Amino acid sequence: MDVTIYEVAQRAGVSIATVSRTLRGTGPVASKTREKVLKAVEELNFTPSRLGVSLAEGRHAANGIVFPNLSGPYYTEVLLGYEEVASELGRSVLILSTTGRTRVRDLVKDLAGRVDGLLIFGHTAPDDVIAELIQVGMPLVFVSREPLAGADTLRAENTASARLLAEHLALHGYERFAFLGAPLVTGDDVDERWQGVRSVLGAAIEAVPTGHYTVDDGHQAALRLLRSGDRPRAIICSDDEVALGALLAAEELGLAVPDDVAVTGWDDIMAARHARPALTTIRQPMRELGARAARALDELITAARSTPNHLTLTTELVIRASCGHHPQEEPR
Amino acid sequence: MDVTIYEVAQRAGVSIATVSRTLRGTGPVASKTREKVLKAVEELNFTPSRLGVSLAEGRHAANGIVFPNLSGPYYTEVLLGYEEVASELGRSVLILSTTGRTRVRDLVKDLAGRVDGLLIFGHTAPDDVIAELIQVGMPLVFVSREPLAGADTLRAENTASARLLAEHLALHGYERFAFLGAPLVTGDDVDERWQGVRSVLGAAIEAVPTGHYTVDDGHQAALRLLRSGDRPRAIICSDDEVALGALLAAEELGLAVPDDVAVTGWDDIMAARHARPALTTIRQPMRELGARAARALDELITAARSTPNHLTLTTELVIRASCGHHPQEEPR
DNA sequence: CAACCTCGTGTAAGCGCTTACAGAAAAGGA
DNA sequence: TCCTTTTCTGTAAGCGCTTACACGAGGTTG
Repeated sequence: MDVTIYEVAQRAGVSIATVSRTLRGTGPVASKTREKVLKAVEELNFTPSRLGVSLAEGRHAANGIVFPNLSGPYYTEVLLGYEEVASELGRSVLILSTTGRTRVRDLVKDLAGRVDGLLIFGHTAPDDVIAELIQVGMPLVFVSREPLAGADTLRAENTASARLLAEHLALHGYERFAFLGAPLVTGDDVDERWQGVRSVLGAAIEAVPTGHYTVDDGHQAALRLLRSGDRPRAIICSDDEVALGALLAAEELGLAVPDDVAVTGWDDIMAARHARPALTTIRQPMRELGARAARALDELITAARSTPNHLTLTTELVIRASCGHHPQEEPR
Repeated sequence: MDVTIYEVAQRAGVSIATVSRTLRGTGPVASKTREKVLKAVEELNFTPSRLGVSLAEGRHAANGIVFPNLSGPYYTEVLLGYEEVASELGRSVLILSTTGRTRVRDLVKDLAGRVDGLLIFGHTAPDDVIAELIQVGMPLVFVSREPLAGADTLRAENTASARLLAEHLALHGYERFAFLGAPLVTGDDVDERWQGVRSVLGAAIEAVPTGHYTVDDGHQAALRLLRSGDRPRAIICSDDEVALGALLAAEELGLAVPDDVAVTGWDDIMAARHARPALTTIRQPMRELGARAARALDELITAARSTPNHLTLTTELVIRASCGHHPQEEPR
């Protein structure tokens, strides 16, 4: 990464413009000249400097992504879908994890200065930074967040799936419910799930907060909940990790799942399938979220589209053992 | 991201050199001048272009990382440790996932052109590309791979831990073993684990390959293995995901774990703790691997060190239920 | 008060590339 | 043969920044 276009030009006996044209295929080059150039490139093992190219082109050929953390497969899967498509489109991906970070503002702004577009999860970036980015016209796609003017938003369906889940549980005959992992931010995925289940179960469901959406916090909160005098018959959790924590708590207290208490999750992470009892949960198309985000960003960057899109992907209810046997269904 | 240093200079009534000096704190600037400059910067909302800075400085202020995929927490955790430290050191992180990719060579070379240093997992990059990178002096750190001349290598201990695990299982009184997830590449982590267990169990253990180190492939291979006439008494798996597959297979065949067949994993991923029975496994310091890699890379990039380092971190045997009750230990 | 520092600032030369523009050479047409 | 096209190639002006170097203006010092 040391040899420059000048050395190639000199060796080939041409100007740097000709070298550039040969390599990029822009403009005409006599085949004899082309050969000379390619030979010199080969001999010197020349690779154009990304920095030089980007500066001259005025674009980074890179996308950024801002997520809280990578614990659990949700962000991971979205990230992979995103990276794969970005890569196909000739862009690199720069990552930024915000959990436990101070100076998130600066980090996001720095990242924005290195890319042509940004995927941002939920509310991981400060609102004023976002406003600023929208203002300067930085292409932005948000995932897992309520629609926002001036930028694309993309999410998996929550409310209707939550209703479906709640109705399914209600048909089991359960009467008292808890929603473990109460929403922390208005308008995010968890909030929509909560709104969905509550619209079906009404006063029969109570919101129980956890500190974070993690196994440990789910575990602690579930312990408190299940020890309390009148414990719910079913616990709908904000996501699978919290649900795994609830499973642990139940086991610890000697409660049988689903016979004493039913538990459901959300996301269908790998551990959900391997937990005992296996978790009833809602699967969302994580990979596809990432892939779509990359495509949307590409449209915005290349100015193929200028008006924001807001898209919602569908989800799937995955019924396993943890919600109990459905009275109207055949056992399997 | 539109305003340049020229506009700031003009507005402040100074030269661009002074603006640069003010912002970077290099060289002396009269406090009155500084104020004028900062005021102009503020008013114009100026942020220096990364491209311009990088080109002039001759460095990217970015690190790369090459991994196969992000399924399971191993790569994920290493990645997070890496990103956190890189970020502290003022570097961004560019990612490249190789699983399922064609043109990995080109992708790696492109990535290398965008960063000051690279973390590469195992054998995810073609050998000749690696040789080339070493040759041009690109700072490189390898994780989960045998030591390589000319670059840092970093890994968690395998052989001794594998011996420990094997000895532990032998003390259970088991006599016939299988190693599920036979090594595919000489010198990688899995190979070392295999060497370790075999050095203890000798002919009593048989290597059984899986296609990939995934739950599904582990599942399929375990089904074949457990259906065969003389099935092993204990299955040592290359990693937790394969072990989860084995657990599924056993359940499917009506075999009790650990009473009919014992199973162990490696990594201690989240699902290992939540599986039933919970998996006996080996925990490795994934986060720390990433953090150390970032620091090592920093040393190499800043030329604080020039001779390669080869480091091995220690691991921990985590005994849970899936290996069976140890005859000489108290039940817990 | 002359000689010498220091401090503060500007000038200009890069860093490695792309590309508009212009000129030269080759090719075609009358 | 001379003029018009077409094809190819070079020149040079950026892209946005850093920094070595030079220079002028006050401050010190003996």
